[in-house]
Amino acid sequence: MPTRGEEMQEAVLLILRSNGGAMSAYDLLGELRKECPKMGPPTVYRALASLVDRKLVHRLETLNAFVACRHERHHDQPYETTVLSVCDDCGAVDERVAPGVTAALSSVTDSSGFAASRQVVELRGVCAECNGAADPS
Amino acid sequence: MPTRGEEMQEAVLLILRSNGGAMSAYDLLGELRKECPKMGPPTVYRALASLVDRKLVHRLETLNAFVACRHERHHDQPYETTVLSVCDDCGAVDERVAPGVTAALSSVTDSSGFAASRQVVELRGVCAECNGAADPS
DNA sequence: CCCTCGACTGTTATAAGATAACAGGGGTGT
DNA sequence: ACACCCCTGTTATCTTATAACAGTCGAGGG
Repeated sequence: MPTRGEEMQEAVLLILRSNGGAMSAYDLLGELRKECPKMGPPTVYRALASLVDRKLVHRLETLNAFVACRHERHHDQPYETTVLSVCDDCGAVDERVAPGVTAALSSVTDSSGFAASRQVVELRGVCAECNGAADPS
Repeated sequence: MPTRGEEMQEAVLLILRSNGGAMSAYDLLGELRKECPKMGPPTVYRALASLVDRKLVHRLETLNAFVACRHERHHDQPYETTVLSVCDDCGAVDERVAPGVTAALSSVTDSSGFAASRQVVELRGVCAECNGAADPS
């Protein structure tokens, strides 16, 4: 039997997926309040925390926003750094796994003795589509 | 002749340097208000924005905080990604330039056509010192 | 069977981070 | 000298996030 909290997580994930792009916690709250007007921020933040833990959602630190993960079940594989690219023009978020980055970061932490528990790699810029449209050189 | 804004930047940089670690904008504001009680947040944020532009200060996205850059004049050199490691135990911030990470990220953006204007690479975890003290295996 | 306890969820209130928008001031060009 | 514009200061407000408490429900013991 699903608990109330799990239902919340599913609802949040559904909204994020149908939206496709990045949403702030309060964007999500707005959507959820259509069904459930009294919902407060902590409910949304708790659902998001679980989803991020389960790696079904990524948090975009540079935007204070959240996006549904597109790579199913990459928690089974050996850990690979995820690179999130955010287009400042159209807002699209591209997510890709980059073994080369993982290796490069490992060599940094190995030499410094730092034990990393979390890696944040985000790029801001202009995506291929927007760049192609704006600058057809 | 230095403008008022430049003086502000110097004051902020001085505080950040003497503090050594990461400070939030409001931490800085608190310090500055000792001299200038009426100062508002925008003044601090403006100074910080300039300092970040000039690469004299790094913004820590995962902490919403700021830290003085320790690598002098690395804006002259060809661009290298800066990796910021934050110790969740003692709060120390380690900053290092990582050509390998730069290269790995380039290969990601090259293949996707993304034109990155800003790279954020942050690690959270436990630094060598804290790790050594807590886990002397 | 009913009570108690504890974990989870809901709700209110508030803290923390950031910026919009307007006001003032001082130098510059005419 | 005056008009203009840019830079700075200030107020107010907005967004993001969490602390703290209240209610609910099920498990386990008496």
